[in-house]
Amino acid sequence: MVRRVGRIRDVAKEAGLSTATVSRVVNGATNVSPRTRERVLSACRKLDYVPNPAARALSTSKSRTIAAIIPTIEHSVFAKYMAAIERTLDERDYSLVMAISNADEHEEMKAARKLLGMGAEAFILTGSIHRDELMDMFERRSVPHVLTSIWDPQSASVTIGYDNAALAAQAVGFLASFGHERIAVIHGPLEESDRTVARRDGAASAGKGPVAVEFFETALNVAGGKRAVARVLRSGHPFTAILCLSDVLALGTYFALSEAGIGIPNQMSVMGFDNLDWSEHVAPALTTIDLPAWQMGCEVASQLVDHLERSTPVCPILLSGKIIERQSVGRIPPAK
Amino acid sequence: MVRRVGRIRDVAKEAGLSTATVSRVVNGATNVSPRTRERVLSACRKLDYVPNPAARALSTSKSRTIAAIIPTIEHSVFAKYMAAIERTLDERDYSLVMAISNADEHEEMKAARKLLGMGAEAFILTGSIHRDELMDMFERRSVPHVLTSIWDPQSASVTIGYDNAALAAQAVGFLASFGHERIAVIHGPLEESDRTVARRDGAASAGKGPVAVEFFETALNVAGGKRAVARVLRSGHPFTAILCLSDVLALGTYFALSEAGIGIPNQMSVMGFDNLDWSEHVAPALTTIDLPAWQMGCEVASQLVDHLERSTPVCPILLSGKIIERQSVGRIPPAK
DNA sequence: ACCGAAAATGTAACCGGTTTCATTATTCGC
DNA sequence: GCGAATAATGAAACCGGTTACATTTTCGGT
Repeated sequence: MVRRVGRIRDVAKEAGLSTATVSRVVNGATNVSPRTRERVLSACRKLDYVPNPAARALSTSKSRTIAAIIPTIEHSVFAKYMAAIERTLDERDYSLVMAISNADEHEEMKAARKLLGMGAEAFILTGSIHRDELMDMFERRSVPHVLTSIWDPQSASVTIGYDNAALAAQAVGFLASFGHERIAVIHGPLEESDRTVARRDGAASAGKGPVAVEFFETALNVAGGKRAVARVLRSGHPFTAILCLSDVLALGTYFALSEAGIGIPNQMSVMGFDNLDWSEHVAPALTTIDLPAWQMGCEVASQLVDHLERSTPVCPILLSGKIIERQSVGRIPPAK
Repeated sequence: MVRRVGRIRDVAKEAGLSTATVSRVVNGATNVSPRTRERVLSACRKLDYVPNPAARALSTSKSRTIAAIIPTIEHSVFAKYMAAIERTLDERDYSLVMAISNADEHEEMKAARKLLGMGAEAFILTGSIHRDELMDMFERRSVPHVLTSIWDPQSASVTIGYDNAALAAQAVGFLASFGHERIAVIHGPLEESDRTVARRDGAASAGKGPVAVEFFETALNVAGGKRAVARVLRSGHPFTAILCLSDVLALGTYFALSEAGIGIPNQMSVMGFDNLDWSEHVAPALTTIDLPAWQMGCEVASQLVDHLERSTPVCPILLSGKIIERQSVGRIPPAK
């Protein structure tokens, strides 16, 4: 005697109308007389009617669901970004299904297959590196998709994000403008992330002429940052600044320098990348680069919804990050 | 000339079989001859067939989707917890739809309505405080749901989580065992979180006899922690330890104490709660409480799937957190 | 070689909406 | 007050799967 959930038929019977009319009212069609509308609505209320989403999706071939696949959620830039996507989709009455790829192309492929098989109408991916198979699948089934957290006008797919290479180059330029000419750059595994590669390349391209940069790869967490600093110090090179291509590494750098008794910014300047929420509260406050994670989430979500609803083309967008100047970078007097 | 996506009919025609047989193969029924199975599979491959999820959901009345509503994603405990849920559901071939409530009951209600209307079969909520309306809705439609991050055997709903009050009491007990008798407890807004309230109450109940605790409420972020420490110091009371009911606040505490020139643990002991990933890398390493976030996500997800698939009852589980003893808590010599 | 049971396959009725098209009710001009 | 135009409503065909049941095929035993 499970009370079955109310169906449109039940509502129609209750209101003494046809299912067609109920459907019209529920979907806000205009050609329904006010009296009828009221009858339907009251029947809906009485039966606590909620349309069956599967039936609706089946007949309209629209699931109002968008999928996002991210490499990890345990990084506050992604978390903020996901929150923005969720919020934006919610406002447009869409839902977000999410999968975590652990930065593995194969897992990403698997996840995409599953999400597609779940009815996702569009995909939000991270970075530029994906299985051809995945892209082919999107192509074949004409699934709208956007690559985020990167900017690549050459890409076959639309990208919405920031220019990691340019921002890293800016960071090096910023340090150079403070007189730093020997810069140690600490970054996460190149293997796992094309964004890291882009940042590295950007830093390398800016490390020319009088400015020398040297790279230290490490695990992308606080402990990795600490270990990398040990290597930086052991290297014996006279670095005056450490550029961390992620604030997480900068935090490790702070701890390592503090344990080594090296003052920031007097004896060593430190610059981050991400502007995580604690970065302005460390001592000294961390000079870093703020990424438009929230804005990126909003843009990608609203563009995809627009595209699905009104066939608007999805446009690539270059969002700008900006250097947040705080106290962790000191000025090196010109050698004269 | 959009090439329509392949339907089961097309596959059946291609293989020269009926849709029933195709359906059987696709769903792994055993009573299909190997030759037939092979024919079907090759037709599927050829047509790149993916079953329409809406149609499937409609006829089986199963969406293989579970909803999680969390207060915020920008906190690594939740992030880890969500990652565990996603991973577990993925292994069982379920999907996760997610909404963020911003710790607002009304938003939570709205989100739940949407997710239900999207076809979620079960709900994962956080904490014990929810609109009656929401619980009534779950009741009326018999929607399985679990409350997490808390432990409340009295609750009308199943809870899977840890005992915030007991853990906070343990923390106070731990500090007391090191000789601390005047403890400042810094916590986030009571308004927003019943977990915070539970922790506070737990700490209060342990703060009896020789041990005195005093509470300082602040915003749940690094800056909030810093500000709270300022108030602790201004209070003039001779605290020997600060218990932060979240590691985020402990980080703020570290910065504030460092700026004030107060050594940890010599002049002030600090204890955290959450065991965030950087907590072992700060100097001195933070003594804190490790929460079973990952395990909680796995448990709740797999129990709900079991319940949906095999009608297993969903059982309340008390998970244990544990004190991670590191270097931020010092011993106070007995007054003798 | 034949029978009956078991295995494999097919037929068709659902699932719960949406939507086209036909039908009925209403409104308007004269 | 009547006919034409327009608005409101209903009947029924879909959407693409699943599955109970009917039918056909296969196979072991004698």
